[in-house]
Amino acid sequence: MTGLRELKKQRTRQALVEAAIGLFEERGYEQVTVAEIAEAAEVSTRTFFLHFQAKEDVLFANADVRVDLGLRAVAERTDGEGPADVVARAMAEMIGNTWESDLSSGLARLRALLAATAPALQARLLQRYVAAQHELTLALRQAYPDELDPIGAAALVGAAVGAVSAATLAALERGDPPAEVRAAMRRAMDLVAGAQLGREPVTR
Amino acid sequence: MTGLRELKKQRTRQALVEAAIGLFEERGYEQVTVAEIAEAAEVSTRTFFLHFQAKEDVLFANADVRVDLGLRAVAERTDGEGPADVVARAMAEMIGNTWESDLSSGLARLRALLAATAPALQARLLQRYVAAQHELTLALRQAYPDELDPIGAAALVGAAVGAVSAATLAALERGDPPAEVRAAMRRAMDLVAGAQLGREPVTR
DNA sequence: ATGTATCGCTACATTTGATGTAGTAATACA
DNA sequence: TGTATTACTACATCAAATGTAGCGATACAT
Repeated sequence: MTGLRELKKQRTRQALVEAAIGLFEERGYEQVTVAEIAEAAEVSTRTFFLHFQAKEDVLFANADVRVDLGLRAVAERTDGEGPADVVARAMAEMIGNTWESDLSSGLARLRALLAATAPALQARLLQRYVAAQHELTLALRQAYPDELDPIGAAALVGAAVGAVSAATLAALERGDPPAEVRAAMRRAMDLVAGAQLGREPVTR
Repeated sequence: MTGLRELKKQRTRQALVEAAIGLFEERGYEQVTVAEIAEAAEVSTRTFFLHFQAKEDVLFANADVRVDLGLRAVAERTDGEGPADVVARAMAEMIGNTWESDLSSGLARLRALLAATAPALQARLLQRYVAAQHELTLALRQAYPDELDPIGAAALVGAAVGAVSAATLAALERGDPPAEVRAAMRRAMDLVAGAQLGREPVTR
C-alpha cells in the first residue's frame, strides 16, 4: 500500500485538509465553500468528495476516536471486574490515546470552537460519539451476556460517554490547556465509575 | 393570538406535518423530498421552510422536550439536596411529562425508527438533546454556584442525559411498549442519581 | 366603513452540498 | 510491452435552503 499512486492520493488528501483548516481558521466554517477548499488545494470540487463523505469530515480527518482501544479493553476484562469498572477502563484507554497530537497542536480546540458555532459540525461530532458509544455498548453486552440487558448496557455506556464528552467540550470551550482537558475527562469518568447498576427497573 | 390568520397558519403547518409523516411512513425519510411534502400539503415548497428551519424539523414538530420543567425543578431545589439529586429530579420531571401523546400514538417509535436509518435525523435529534443538556447545565451551575465548577456540572448533566437518552433509544428500537420505555428512562436515571461528585480532579 | 399596515403565501432565482457518468492520464502489473 | 487499475477531471443533475418581490387576505385604527 505504499506505491506511488497511494502516496499522491494521500498528498492531495492532506492538501485538502490543510487548505480547509486554513480557510476555516480564517473565515469560520460556514463562510467557506467546498469549491473554495478544492481550489485552494488545487484539485477539482469533485475530488473533495472522493476523499471525504461530506464537508464536515475534512475537519475530523486524522481525529479518529480510537474505539478499537476501548473495545479491546472491554474484551480483556478480568473476572473480578464489574461492568462499570470495565467501562471506566475502556474510557481511560481511549482518553489516554486519543487526540495525542491534536490537543497539543490546538487542532482539537479549533474543532471545538468551530463546532460550537456551526450546527452541521456539531451534528457530525455528536454522531461520531454515538457511533463509538454504540460499538462499546455491543462489546459490553458481549462481555457480560448474563448480567447486562440491552437497556442497562446502553445506560451505562451512555452515561460514561455523555459525561466525558460534555466535560471535554466544557474544558475545551473554556480554553483549558491540554493537561486540564485530560484531567476533566478523567474526572468525568470517575463520576460514572462508581455507579451502581441494577438489572431490574427500580420500583417507585 | 387566536385570530383567523393564526388559525390558518397553524392549519397549513399541521397539514405539512401530517403530509410529511404519512410520506415518511410510506417511503422512509430520505426517499421523500421537501417538494413532495409541500405538494401533498398543497402549499408551495417555499412555505415549508417558512414553517420549519429544515426538513428534519417537520418530524420533531410537537415533540418539544419540556426543558422548562427540568429548569424549574432545578430552580426549586431544597437545601438538603445535592447536585446529583436535583439532576435526578429534573430528569424525572422531564421524563414524566415528555412525549405524553407521542409515546402512545407510536409517533415516538416512528421517529426512533427513522432516526436509526437517516443520519440527518439522528443528528438533529442529538442536537436537541445537547441543547437541553446545555440549558440544564447552566441552571445547575446557578443553583450551586459555590459547589459546582463548569466541568463538574457538565459531567453530571452529561452523564444523566447520556444515560437516559441511550436507554430510551435502546428501548424504542427494541420495540418496547410506552410503559417499558418510561421504565428504561427511570432506570437509566437512577444509575446516575447515586453518583459521587468531586470538585477536584482525581489524582492518579 | 374605509384606508392602511401586517403577514402568510406564492413564484422565481440562486447558492451550496452532494452524487452520477464518462473520459483521460498516470500508475501498477503481468 | 500491453493490459488493467484508479485517481482525477469536466459536466450534468438533484435536493436542501435562502433571498426577493409581489399578491391577497386578515387585522386594525380612525
